[in-house]
Amino acid sequence: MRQKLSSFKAEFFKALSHPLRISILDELREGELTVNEISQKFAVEPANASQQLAVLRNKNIVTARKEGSNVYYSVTDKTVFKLLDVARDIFNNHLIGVRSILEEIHLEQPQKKARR
Amino acid sequence: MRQKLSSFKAEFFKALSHPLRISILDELREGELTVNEISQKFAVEPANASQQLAVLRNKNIVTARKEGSNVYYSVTDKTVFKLLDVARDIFNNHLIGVRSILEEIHLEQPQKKARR
DNA sequence: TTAGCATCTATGAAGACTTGCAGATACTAT
DNA sequence: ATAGTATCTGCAAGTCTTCATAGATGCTAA
Repeated sequence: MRQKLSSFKAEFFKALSHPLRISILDELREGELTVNEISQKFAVEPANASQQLAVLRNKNIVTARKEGSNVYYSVTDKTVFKLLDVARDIFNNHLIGVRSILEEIHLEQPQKKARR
Repeated sequence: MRQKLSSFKAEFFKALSHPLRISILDELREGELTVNEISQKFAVEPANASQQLAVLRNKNIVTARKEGSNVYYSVTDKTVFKLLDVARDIFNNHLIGVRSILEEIHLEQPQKKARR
């Protein structure tokens, strides 16, 4: 039971572990968007946008509302934004991802120093 | 730049997208723990615990403190707990993962109903 | 009905993650 | 130095994710 809860939380975070999906959620702060709008705003194929939205949909993180031939997406629970805000706070505390960020900045620099 | 931030957030969430890693973090609310304690508490191989801790370490989510032959782990920034709390809130709102949870409960039940 | 647009789903290839296990490293005690 | 314990890293097989492409579905307008 305890384990199962951890699994569900893990699955939830997994749904957030994709750059496009994060970007989409951030953009949905402003209100609902269609697949087409999302695909244009982030310069990805409509099919790709739809795929990633399906991931969020399957976890009930976003809700789809069909109107005519368009589908409008919005977040199911605005608490998700609070989650993103806390994540941002953690970044601002300069405590998370420091190593990763530095590695990214000195991108591909052939540093080969002692391992420990 | 905007994209890069999304990528880092995504990487951060990806580090949380694993049942054992979530369980470990939850347990670290109580204070620091050694690899050995963690491996016993969750009935996994020490190597496995160490591997998952390495993932959290690489994102600076946890910090290792070596004392004698033991390594004590603790969270780098307690804000992470707030993140987990918000995630719990979202679950309690019955708004996230409902479909997934139901599927899990009626596990493997050969239901084949209309898709929409 | 037909054409066109919006969206979804199926498929496959490339890459990433998980898991268990074996071996390496580090510390402690003898 | 040797043995024992704690932890870490490397590797391989199996699994999952991503991304692009192609085709399917649904709606709208003529």
